[in-house]
Amino acid sequence: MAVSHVPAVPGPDHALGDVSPAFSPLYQQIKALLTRSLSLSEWKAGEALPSEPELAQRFKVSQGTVRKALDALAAEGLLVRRQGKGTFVATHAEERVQYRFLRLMPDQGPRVAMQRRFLDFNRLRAPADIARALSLSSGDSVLQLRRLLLADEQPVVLDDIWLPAKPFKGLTAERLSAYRGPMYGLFEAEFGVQMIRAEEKIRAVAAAGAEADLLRVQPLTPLLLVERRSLTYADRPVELRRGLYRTEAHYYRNELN
Amino acid sequence: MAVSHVPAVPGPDHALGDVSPAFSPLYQQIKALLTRSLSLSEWKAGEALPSEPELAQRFKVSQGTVRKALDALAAEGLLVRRQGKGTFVATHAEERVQYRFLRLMPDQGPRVAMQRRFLDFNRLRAPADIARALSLSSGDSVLQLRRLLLADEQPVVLDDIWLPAKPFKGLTAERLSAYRGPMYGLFEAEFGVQMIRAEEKIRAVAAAGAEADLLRVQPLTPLLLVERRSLTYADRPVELRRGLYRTEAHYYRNELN
DNA sequence: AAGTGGTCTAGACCACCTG
DNA sequence: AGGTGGTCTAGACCACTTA
Repeated sequence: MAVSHVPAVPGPDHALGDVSPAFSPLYQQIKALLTRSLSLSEWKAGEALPSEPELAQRFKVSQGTVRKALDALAAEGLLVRRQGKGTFVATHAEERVQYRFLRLMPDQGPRVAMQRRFLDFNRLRAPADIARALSLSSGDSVLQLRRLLLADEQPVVLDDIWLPAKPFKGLTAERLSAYRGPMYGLFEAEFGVQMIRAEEKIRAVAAAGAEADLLRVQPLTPLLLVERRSLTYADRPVELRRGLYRTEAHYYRNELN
Repeated sequence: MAVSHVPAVPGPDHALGDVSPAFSPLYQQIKALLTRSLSLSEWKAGEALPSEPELAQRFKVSQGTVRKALDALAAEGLLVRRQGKGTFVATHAEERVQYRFLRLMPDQGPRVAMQRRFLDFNRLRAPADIARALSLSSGDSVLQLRRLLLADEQPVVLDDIWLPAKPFKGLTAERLSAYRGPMYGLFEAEFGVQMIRAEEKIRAVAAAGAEADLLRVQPLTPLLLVERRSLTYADRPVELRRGLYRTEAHYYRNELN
């Protein structure tokens, strides 16, 4: 499992309109190999990786080069480093990263875990737009679920969630309801599916129909519409989410850097 | 201007419920010194810093330690590193970072610069909530301006902006209108005020009154309300912005990591 | 050719955690 | 005491830019 010291993507001898990277540093190659091992679940969520000296030996590079690759993966949130203990695969089950993907904050008071209520669970053929967003073939099966999040008995979020059926084979409404902790914790623990990052598109829409009823708001009440596409390793989409947020007592927080 | 090798914040000998960091690595001290120089405009936006060997000599540390400090500042977006050329102070005037703080994307077609139209410009005593958000004393002067952003002649964003009067002394409606390029580019070039990062709170609200008219929407049309607080060095707040966004043909994009 | 940042190495030492 | 990650150093070499 050694790594070549020469460019991984050597530049061609010709130069006819070529704009290839033509150079890949060692630590990037190590990073790619580590990412591959992570995606193959060589180490599972929450588990420790081998120590830096061990990895250096495995890849036949210096410890400093391994370190640079590990630091990069930690910066992307795939790994967590703990001085004196080791390097661990990041997990959604932890307190520390509990709220990584939850941007909704109460106007007053501390952030409190909201109650969940599952309303619906179906298996169906993916509609064209869902299939496209999840990179599925038209006709592939998807799981579709609807849930409500409540703060103080008041509904705040109504989520419609689509999952590709194949990686989540065996998921049932019962297992969802029974699981304690964040849903992404269930996904990684039971199905080996790690949510790495997500893209969201946010709009303002007017409440209407059954959704207004479920959120207990008048029709025409302004709501946030949050469309989330969650990705796992290699940017493979594995979840689509369409959430309606009430923002009378909560807001969506964001940081620009 | 040398830097101590011993902890900058040495832990106390006693241990009575003490939880202080008790240790500050050298590169963090260098980073703090560089940040200080940046905030004092020792190097202005777009200018080059001294080279790594020069900085290493100035601070009496190795080049590797300087490098680690510079890399950290680059990761935070304060500096831009360019191989073969040097390390530069990040600037909002550049193409590359033009859209760093602009999250509104058109549903279709490429991102195009929107037209600006300034509607209002006032100097007034800061209301209590504005003063608090900008860390001003009640009664301090603020500049307040209102502007419209249009895409294809259609209004899309209505911004109300509050600035503390002191750092922006001499800002007029004319200079604002005359300036080509992003507003934050004007702030850094003319007033030495660098916007480093910002916090946003997003809600859905119903259009009403003069604001509905200016955006040319019916009352009750759902709009995004985006409250932005922009910060400069040392997290000093220097701008407050309250924007209303039409989201029929645009969306607010976000990335979760 | 000379200067810049970028990579890689080897070694020393430090801080933190666990037995 | 021994293992883990974190810091710091010094030196070699590489890639990119400019003159």
